[in-house]
Amino acid sequence: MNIHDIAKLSGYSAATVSRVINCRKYVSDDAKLAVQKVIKEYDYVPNDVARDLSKGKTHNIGVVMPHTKHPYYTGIINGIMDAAFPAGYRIVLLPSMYNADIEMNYLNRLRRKAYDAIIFTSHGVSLDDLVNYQAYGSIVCCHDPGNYKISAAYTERIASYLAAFKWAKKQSVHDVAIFLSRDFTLSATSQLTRKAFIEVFGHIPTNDLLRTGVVTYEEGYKSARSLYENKKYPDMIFANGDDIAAGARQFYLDNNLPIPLLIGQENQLSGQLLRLPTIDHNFHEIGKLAFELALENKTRQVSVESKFILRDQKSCPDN
Amino acid sequence: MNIHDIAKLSGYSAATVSRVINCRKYVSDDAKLAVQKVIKEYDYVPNDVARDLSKGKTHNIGVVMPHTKHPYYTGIINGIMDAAFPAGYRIVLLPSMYNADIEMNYLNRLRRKAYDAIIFTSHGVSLDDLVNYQAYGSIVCCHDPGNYKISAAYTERIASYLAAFKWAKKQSVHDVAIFLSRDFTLSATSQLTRKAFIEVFGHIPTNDLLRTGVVTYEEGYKSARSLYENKKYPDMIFANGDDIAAGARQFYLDNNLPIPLLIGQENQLSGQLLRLPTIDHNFHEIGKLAFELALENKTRQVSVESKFILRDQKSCPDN
DNA sequence: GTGAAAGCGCTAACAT
DNA sequence: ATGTTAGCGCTTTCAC
Repeated sequence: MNIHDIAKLSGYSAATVSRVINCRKYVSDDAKLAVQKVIKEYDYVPNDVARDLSKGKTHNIGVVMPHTKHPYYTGIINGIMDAAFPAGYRIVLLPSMYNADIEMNYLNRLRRKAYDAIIFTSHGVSLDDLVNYQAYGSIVCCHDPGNYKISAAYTERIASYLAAFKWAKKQSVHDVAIFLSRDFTLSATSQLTRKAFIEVFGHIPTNDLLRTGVVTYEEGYKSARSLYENKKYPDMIFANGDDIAAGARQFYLDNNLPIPLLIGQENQLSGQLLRLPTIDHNFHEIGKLAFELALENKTRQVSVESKFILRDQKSCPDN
Repeated sequence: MNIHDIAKLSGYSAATVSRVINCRKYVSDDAKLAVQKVIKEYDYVPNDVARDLSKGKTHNIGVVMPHTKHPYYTGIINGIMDAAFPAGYRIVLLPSMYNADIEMNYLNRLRRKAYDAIIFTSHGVSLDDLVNYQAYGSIVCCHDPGNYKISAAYTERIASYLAAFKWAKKQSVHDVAIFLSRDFTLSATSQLTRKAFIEVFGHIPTNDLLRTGVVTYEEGYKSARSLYENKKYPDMIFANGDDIAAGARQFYLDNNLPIPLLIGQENQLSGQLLRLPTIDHNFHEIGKLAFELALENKTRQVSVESKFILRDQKSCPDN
């Protein structure tokens, strides 16, 4: 049952049926009624794929993310969804596991018109590739792209990193351990952490106190243990997530060791529970902005400031 | 630039080009080379929407969920994704906010061939509607559908609820507060909780100790306060999530009150941190199963047992 | 207002 | 092996 069948059955043409379906002008009441009657009678609905093909638009936005374990990604995705829904767009989840080949595959699907636009919450492919593929559709990334001509929505983190390290310094810590998702060399965010650290402490982060590839609570726990086993006793840990800081804390607790000063990130529930200092990177807002950029046809960058959050040790979590 | 252009430029027909693109048999090496040369030269890629239209298949699975705040939904979605990716299917996120009209809209999109199948992680529309719409595509729900003829992947919760309440009884608790997402009358899960409670304690749950509409940490906190303000002092709280139990706990801590025995659900990070007893409903597994059912063309139900988890108060979170 | 016809771009059955 | 042709189902221009 397609639009031509309805046309025949109603005695009008496919064009007129199309007009009725899409509530366009230039269709007589007679025609409208006749067509609607047949549509109702045969319980007809138009085919969305055919429509998309004809229009050259799918209203689908691909969202590439390496995994969903980290709140960074769920936060951004929620932000994107909250903006996409009222605009009549759908989100297609594209898991990449940091694999550049898989990401290239998604970029090619953009070329093939499977998505109107694609948002990279993070990416393994080069920015050059991303820039090149803009010829085939709107592309948005979620970090500062520097001088690359590409749309981006991201958090301006440096001020909050500086604030966090300055506060730490004021607590007179000396041996700062740093837990990261990815190495300084691989990640702009990690580089920024390093830069802020150097600016505040006047020297580069100690390699022995550095742990990378840390993403979950368990990995935080293990990283703390690894420090201990290597006879490293930091008086502070700067973690890339409250969950991770919580994991580290648990290691010290389980072994009756003094707990170093902890700073988390992402303002997660675990941080609220433990009242950890944290840095909120406003991912939800980033998601919303990323979606808006995805619909624009000019490239543009927007940023939001991260916030360093210190909590009282004794106040209520709500009013 | 479409398949016909490539056909002309290569001196072969569109059919042959199609064969080359899709690596089918019955194409000579000459033809293959010639076509590939032109494809490369003009940087041609086929259009996915046209292909989908022609094949009548999109490889897109719609996943309806009310919101993403609760780990139930993120857990299921991760499970679905983990199964969908290797199978070459994509997940389209369909937020419903428990709104039946929005859900009907998604069901209609299934009719319109926008998705090959649709998974309801939860639904506001009636099971009758869901059953009826199966005529237009594969539909899977994520709870026990009873006698309705529809595919479903869900957790068998009753045994774990009984185990939890029995354990609680052994700790000789008397006044048990229950926190739920939705009222007994609205939710099958809530009814099951009630049933298990009655079976173990021999009487219905006290209304004064019941709180519904509780979904987040903050709401757990507030619910605990509401109990206190109403001069209710339960010696145990059975919460619908570890986060929620954690929120309640925080209220008692903040006010220097004795903390009731707590049982959470979902085996969340907060529960691990606080070493709460919890019930793991295996959502990831449910997601995987739901995806598999979505691809089948017969209706079938599969279930997984929930697990009641008691933790030592002093052991390590990992080996 | 209405309809014919030309897209949108690919696939597949059938001939040769 | 290869081409022809008829779909897949909707939109839109242009002529009347």
